[in-house]
Amino acid sequence: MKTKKRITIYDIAEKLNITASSVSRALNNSNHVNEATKNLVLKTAAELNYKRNVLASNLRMGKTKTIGVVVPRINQNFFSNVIAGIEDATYQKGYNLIICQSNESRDKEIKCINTLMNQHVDCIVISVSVESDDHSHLKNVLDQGVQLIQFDRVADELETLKVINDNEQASMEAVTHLIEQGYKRIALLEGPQNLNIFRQRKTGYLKALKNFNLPVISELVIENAWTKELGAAATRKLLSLPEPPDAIFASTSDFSALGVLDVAHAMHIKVPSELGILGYANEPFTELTTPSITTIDQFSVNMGKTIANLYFEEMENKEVVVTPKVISIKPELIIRASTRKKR
Amino acid sequence: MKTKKRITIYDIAEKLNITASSVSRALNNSNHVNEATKNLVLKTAAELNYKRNVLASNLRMGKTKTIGVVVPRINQNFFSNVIAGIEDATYQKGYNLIICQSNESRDKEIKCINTLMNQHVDCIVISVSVESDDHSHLKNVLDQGVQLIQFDRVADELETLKVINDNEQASMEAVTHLIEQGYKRIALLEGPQNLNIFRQRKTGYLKALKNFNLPVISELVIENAWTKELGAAATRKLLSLPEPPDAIFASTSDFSALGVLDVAHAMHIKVPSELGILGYANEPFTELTTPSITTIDQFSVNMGKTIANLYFEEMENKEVVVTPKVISIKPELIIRASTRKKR
DNA sequence: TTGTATGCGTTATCAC
DNA sequence: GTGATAACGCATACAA
Repeated sequence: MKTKKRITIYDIAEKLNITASSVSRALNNSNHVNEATKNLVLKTAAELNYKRNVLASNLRMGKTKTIGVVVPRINQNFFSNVIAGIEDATYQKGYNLIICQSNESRDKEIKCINTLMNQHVDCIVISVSVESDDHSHLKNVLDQGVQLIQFDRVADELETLKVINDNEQASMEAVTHLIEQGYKRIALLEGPQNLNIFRQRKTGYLKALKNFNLPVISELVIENAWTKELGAAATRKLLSLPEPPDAIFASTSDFSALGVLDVAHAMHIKVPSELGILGYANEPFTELTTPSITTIDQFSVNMGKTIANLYFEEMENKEVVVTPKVISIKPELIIRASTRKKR
Repeated sequence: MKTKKRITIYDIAEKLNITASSVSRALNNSNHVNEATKNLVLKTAAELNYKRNVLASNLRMGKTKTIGVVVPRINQNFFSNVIAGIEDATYQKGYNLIICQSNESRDKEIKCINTLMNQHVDCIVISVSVESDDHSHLKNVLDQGVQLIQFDRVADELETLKVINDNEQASMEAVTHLIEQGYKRIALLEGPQNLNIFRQRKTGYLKALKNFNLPVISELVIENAWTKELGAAATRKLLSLPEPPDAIFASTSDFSALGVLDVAHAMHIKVPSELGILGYANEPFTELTTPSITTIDQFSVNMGKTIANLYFEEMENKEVVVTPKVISIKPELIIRASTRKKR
């Protein structure tokens, strides 16, 4: 493999009969350098096709202009959109992104964090895995002096920058919409309650019912129904009740809502007239089903950009501990056919 | 920000009254170390919670155990799946992944490559952007002695490792299926012909027609219909022909097939009886539409794993130029309702 | 088997 | 404003 020797600042120095330190100063736009020599250095650097060796620079500086991202799964629409948003914003600032997936496992999440710390990333951006109840590994990140931003699924007790959706509000609006459409027995498919997002969505559900003086019927609240299969199973159970629900809010995801729809189809139950269905996340497929599914858009790409901007505004080059701050993005209810009962 | 001083090999050396070089050797499992001292070093390293400074190591070694990935868009199902597959395999070997998106722009692609080269990645994995006709920037990668793996959309003329789908075969099977279902006037929506994948799919289409002695009708071949909107426009044009097609093969993507389906619905044309529709990529939504869409699965996650394994088998620690090699993954035709004319 | 010395390429801290 | 020198932490050629 032919590896041409790379040009270093010494090569430039030699050529100009000055020292490497002057070259370095010139390249870094230091103000203690003669304008003339600076220009000369820049010119010959360009001529020789000099590229700064970031490995050396990183070692010397202790910074890497790299941001580590940990998500449960890269190939989930929401997360890949957030990553795309982050990439877009960080790229412009010359930052790199190292991506890891935790696969919803606490062990893997810890290993990801360790890897990123070893790589001396300047900041870690994370959405925690469902298994992560104990967040000591995140606390550790802060203790080591590495910046940390949490998004979507966050550890509430950790004082960090957070970018989240206003899940409670969105959920409340969703259920309110169902009530206004005339649905009276509204079931909730809830996700693992150790995750903040699912707790908040449940709270929103409860608040909406309360606002309209509707009772909370415990048999209509189904735990842990956050996949298509679990959503389908929950629906079979719900629809076989003596008094089945007339609407199901799959607060966990559109996939779970899809499970609901499948079962409704199989049981020849009409949507939305006999059963209203509402999902979460605005997955691309929700507008393609028959009927299309009412859902909640989370502005995921935008979320990624917000995360990146937050880093640059609050953290870049800051040595101090950043004051915790929560940015809440208001999701939007997308009303489609699956809940349009009234006309 | 409290930054505890990190433990270095010197700290370990001092504690054990040996030199840093011995510590280094012990940690790197060199065979010129006394077993006893090696164990001692490992033990105290663990005690002191020593972590190798990869920045320093990277500088010294000129390698980074990092692989750079360049894709047109991170948040496209196919690509995020490939990335997930790569991550899965590389993670286990202790490698990191730096991700860039070219946004289908040649300029951005070049910048991505430069960034990755500056980061001294050990290998670049790329699927080229649609704009990239001239591949001198990739040739440059090879000239600099950096390993390169192309996948899916590849520059044929560059002699590198390549992981691709057998697009021609898949396309031929798809069209054959249409013919066997009784479709006689089969239209092709083709993508930009500078990309190998779209050329191959066209070839497959032509071969299938030839096999059955069907004529190639040029007005049924529509250039550049590779988005939902372009697919829809093409369909409107096709269906208003004096002799419209009875099937449309959207060889570019399922999105374009979706455009076809939308127009068919709008024009009250029955699918599959009056019009067969066939897509490409097995996007999740294809099984959710009404009717569900026949398409081609590319085994994208598996493709990612194949890429990673290829790197480890052929390239890791190799200083020599790797002999070019093409791994072709056979895609699978997924027959669904949109082409099931016969019963 | 171990210690000594040196370099990877930068940047920072001194002097001058 | 510029030069000399050290240091970031590790790994290796060479000597012992």
